[in-house]
Amino acid sequence: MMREKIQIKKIDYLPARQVTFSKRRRGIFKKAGELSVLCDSEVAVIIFSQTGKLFDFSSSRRVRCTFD
Amino acid sequence: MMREKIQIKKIDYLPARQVTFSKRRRGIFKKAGELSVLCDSEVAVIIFSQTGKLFDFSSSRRVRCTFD
DNA sequence: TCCCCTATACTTAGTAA
DNA sequence: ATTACTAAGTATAGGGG
Repeated sequence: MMREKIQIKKIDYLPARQVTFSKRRRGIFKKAGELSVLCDSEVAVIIFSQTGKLFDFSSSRRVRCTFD
Repeated sequence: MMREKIQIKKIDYLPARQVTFSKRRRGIFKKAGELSVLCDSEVAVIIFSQTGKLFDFSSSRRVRCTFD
């Protein structure tokens, strides 16, 4: 298969960018949940997609994130 | 070394918990930065450690996170 | 959009400093 | 608190449905 390591720069091809967005968003939310449990801490993540959709994760109701 | 896969539950031993907190926090911030660049989106993460210290990452000044 | 798959890149547990 | 090391666990690119 010989994937080459990816560069951290905007993915130009829209379908690929959308797929990556979906996968990595899930990955971050998972990591956030794990960190909060493992380390007994509170974690919140907010993501605003390019298309204007908002996604968020919070380990606690005490945490709030907003965009201007 | 024979590590066994870790369980996602609070790490009891404080020094180990602190080390994991430090490592995973960095990991999440890195992932957040990558996601924002790769997918041209805005991402913010806020973490409140058990000891009361606040850590945050934001890909944009438009993003704000707070704790009650 | 989401899930499945696999090979590979990446993250991290355990440890010491 | 953080970081370096390295083995092993995990996330994910690319491709298919």
